[in-house]
Amino acid sequence: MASLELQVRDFDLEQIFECGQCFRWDRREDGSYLGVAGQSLAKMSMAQESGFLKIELLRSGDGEDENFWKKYLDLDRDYGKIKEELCRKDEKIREAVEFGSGIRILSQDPFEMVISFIISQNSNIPRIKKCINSISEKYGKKIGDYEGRTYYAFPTPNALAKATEAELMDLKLGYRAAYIVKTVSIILGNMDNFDRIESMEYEEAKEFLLRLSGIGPKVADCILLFGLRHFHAFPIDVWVKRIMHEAYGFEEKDLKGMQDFAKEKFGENAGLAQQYLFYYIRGNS
DNA sequence: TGTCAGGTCCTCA
DNA sequence: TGAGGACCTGAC
Repeated sequence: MASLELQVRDFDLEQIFECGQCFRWDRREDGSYLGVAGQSLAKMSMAQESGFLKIELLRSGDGEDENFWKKYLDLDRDYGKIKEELCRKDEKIREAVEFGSGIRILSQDPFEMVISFIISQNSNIPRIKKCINSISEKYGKKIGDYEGRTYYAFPTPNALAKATEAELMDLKLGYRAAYIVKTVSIILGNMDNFDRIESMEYEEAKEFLLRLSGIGPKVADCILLFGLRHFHAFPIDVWVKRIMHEAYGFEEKDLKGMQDFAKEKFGENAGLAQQYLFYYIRGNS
C-alpha cells in the first residue's frame, strides 16, 4: 500500500471535511478521515511531526498521484496570505477566519458536484451522504473493499444516464430524482460544452449550470466554488443568510445586496470568506 | 408527532 | 418581477 507525506500549512482535516463542501469523507475514531476522491480510496491523518499530512492510498486510481492530491487539497494556494487580507476587512470576518483557520477549498470533480448539490437542496448532510453513496454503489465503478465495506467511485455521466427516475426514487432521492435524470440528459446532449466548463469564465459557466434542471443560484455557486475553483463565487444558503443578517444587518430576502456586498468587500476571495462565515455560524449556533 | 433541513420550480398577482 | 406554496425524506 502506497502512502504520501505532504507538508501542509493552514490545514485542518476536520475543518476541511466538515465545512460542508464534500460528502464522501467520514471521520474515524482516531481522528483520521476515510473517503473517496476520483477513483481512489484513501485515509488521511496528520503525522506525529506537526505540519505533515499522511495520505494512505488504500486503492489508487490511474494517474491519481501526488499531483492529483495536491490539486484536490489545493495545496499550492497561499491561504495564509488570503487569510491575512480577509482579516483586515473587519472584526467579524477576522473572528470567522480564526475559528476555521484550517479550512481549504477542495478541488472536486465538476459532474460529481453538479449531482451532489442538486441532491443537497432542502436536505441535511447525513441524508445527502447516504444518497450519494447509494448512487455510487448502484451506478459507479467498484474501487475496492476496506474493513468489510465496499467503496465505489462516483458514476460518470454515461453511467448515470442509465438511471431511471423510478430507480432514483427507490434510492430515496425524492423529487430530486427527476432533476437528475433531466440534468444528466442535458449534459450528455451538450458534452462539448460540459467538457470545457473548467476553462469557462465564471459568468459563462454559471449560465450553463442554470440551464440544467434543479440548479438555481445557490447550487450553481456551490458547483462553481467547489468543482470549478471560482474563488469569488459566494453561495448563499440559510446559514449564510443568517450570518449576513447578524453580522452585517442584511434582510434575509436581500440576496442581491449580499452578493454585491461580498463582491465589494471580499473580492476574489469571497468564496473562501463564505466558507469561513458558514463554518463559524454553524459552529456557534 | 411535528418541524426543519446548505433550494428550486411553478403559479399567480 | 416577486411572493408564496409544493415538494421527498429522515434526523432530531
